[in-house]
Amino acid sequence: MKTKKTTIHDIAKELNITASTVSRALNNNPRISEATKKAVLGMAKDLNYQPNNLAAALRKGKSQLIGIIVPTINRSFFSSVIRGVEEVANKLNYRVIVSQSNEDVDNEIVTLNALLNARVDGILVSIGKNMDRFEHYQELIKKGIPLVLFDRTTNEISTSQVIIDDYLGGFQATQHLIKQGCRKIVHFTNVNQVNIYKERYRGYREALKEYDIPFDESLVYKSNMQLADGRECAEKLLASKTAFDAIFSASDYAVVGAMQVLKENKIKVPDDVALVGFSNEPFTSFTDPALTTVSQFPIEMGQAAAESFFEILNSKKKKFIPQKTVLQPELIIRASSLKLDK
Amino acid sequence: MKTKKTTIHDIAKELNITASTVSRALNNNPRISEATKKAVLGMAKDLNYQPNNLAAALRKGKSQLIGIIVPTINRSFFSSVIRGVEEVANKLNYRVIVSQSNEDVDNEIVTLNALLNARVDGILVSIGKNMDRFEHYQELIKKGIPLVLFDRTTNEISTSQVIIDDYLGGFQATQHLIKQGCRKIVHFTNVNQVNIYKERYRGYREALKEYDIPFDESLVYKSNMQLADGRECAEKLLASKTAFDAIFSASDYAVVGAMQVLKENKIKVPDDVALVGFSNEPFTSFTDPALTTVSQFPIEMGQAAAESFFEILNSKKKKFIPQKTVLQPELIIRASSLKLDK
DNA sequence: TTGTATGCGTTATCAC
DNA sequence: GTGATAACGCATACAA
Repeated sequence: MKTKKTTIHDIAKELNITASTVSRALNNNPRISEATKKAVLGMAKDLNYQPNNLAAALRKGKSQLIGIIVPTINRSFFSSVIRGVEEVANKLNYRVIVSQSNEDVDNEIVTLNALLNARVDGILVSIGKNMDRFEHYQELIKKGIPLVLFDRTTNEISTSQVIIDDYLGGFQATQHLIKQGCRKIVHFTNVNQVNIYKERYRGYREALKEYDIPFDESLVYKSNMQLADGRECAEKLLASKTAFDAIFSASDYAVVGAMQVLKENKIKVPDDVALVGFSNEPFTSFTDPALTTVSQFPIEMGQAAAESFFEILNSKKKKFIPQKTVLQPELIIRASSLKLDK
Repeated sequence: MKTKKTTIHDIAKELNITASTVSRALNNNPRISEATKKAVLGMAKDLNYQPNNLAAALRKGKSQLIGIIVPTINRSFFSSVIRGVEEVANKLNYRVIVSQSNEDVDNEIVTLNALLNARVDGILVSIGKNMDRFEHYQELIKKGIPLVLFDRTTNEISTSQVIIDDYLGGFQATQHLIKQGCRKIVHFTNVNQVNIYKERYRGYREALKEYDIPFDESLVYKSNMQLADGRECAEKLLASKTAFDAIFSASDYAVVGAMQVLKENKIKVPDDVALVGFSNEPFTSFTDPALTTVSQFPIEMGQAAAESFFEILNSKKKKFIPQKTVLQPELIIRASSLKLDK
């Protein structure tokens, strides 16, 4: 049953030539005659030859494998990024190995090592929310292994990054609410101030400033930004009796939780309270009313990250200067923020 | 910069022993003394040794890599399955390579070959909706490469499968609607009758039969089951003036489309028309009203698929009899199907 | 308990 | 334009 797999030696023997010629022919080496190339390709097909990337990788010292580490694959944003990476990588005959850190540093280190053992040619990573140790990544750079950070990044590591302009996203979202006539805009942000949340927050404050609306710290709610957290924040908000006419949440999940609570309390969205989320998760178009949100172009981000990786890879000779790619976000306006009386 | 990587030979030289001893020590071979094991492990750490899985894989003829092919990674169901596979695989020191077929046979073949070139030890696959050619998979079995089908399967290939009881899911969904007092239940199904849709349809018909409700073919709508398709079907349904009091859709996406159209036409959900979807996509709990749907336990399915793979792998000696693992679905009852006047 | 020798399948270097 | 040979890093059969 388990028929031995055909190797270049089998092809060589069959054609009365040597394995090196076969190897060259298969790699389309210009010094090989068209005749033998044709013969080799034909025989390869006949014998059902399947190249052994493992052996080639060992010999060449490169595996044609890219490792990706994300907090979780089970999130539209991340799986779309992966999709983008795959598109670019597959075209260049690279495969993608995916691993999840589950927002845990130890897990991240284990997973990183596993990828290194598999001898990936480089690593793309979106670091977890609560990560505070980065030595394992600095080690990577010292070893000269291409590393690209995307979305959730840190400046503690000197390497190429791909991010969206979260500041701009935050600014546009807030500005939009202001233009809808909102003046008391609540902001939901993350307890742990990773770059992306910091920037969205900054965009929010800057927009208020630009429109001469005083910033009120009591309108800022910090949480873990899951659906349940959004519910909790909204309940606290209502209990506090603070007046507010809009919520800009740095997460789509949290804002859906808030929407539920508002509805349960017979508060009308968007007439009484306008809502804007962040990320353009697929479900945002399915809520009622549909949610206004900020698109982060995840597929494009994945493509950009992959391209960044190949740039590092191909510039291996001279010292590479880390690139920072900043994508523009887009405000997607839906019913949850459109005041009818405007 | 690019410091040569340490190998078992470096460790051996340092300790004045041979590479084979080092190899055995690292693999915890019982014939090696505790003393040398300790020395080797220590030196490995000192020299920052990173095992080269590539070389080991080449030598052993197994790569510790599992290939997964899904129609798209960007779908909660599939990314959850992958998550489940990873959980089981990582524990056994296996990594997962993910590829997408994008519902296209040619793509699927290319992707399968790429995985084979990477010398994966086995393949887990959920075949696309419109696949009609399976030779590439039959080839796999002939070669003795472990293959497990999950969710979207076919009986054309004689190998282990993991599925949920789609028939039961369809039956329960329909039965639930009947118990809510519905009598004219529309069914949305897929144009292309892959197993899973056939079974859900069969469950629907069987439930009707059991409750003596005549089956009416004009209530069955076939489409591609995306959101837009659901909208279209609902519009056709309304235009046809057919009376109906419920929709059981074999896809969550299609039923959300229908919900939108119903709302636009001031038809009340669930009072006028009750709705039930299928898959428990995350967004189903975010719609208003929240959608009743059928959970397929994707993580468990991934775990089961991985376990099936390891069973095949470990039984390599004797002829393996394909196993069929059938998971039980669960009806998740939410507001979209709960008639208040009951 | 450890060492020696060999090969996994490929590519690179040198030779002709 | 093609051949011979070695090497990538590791694991194993066989010796000792």
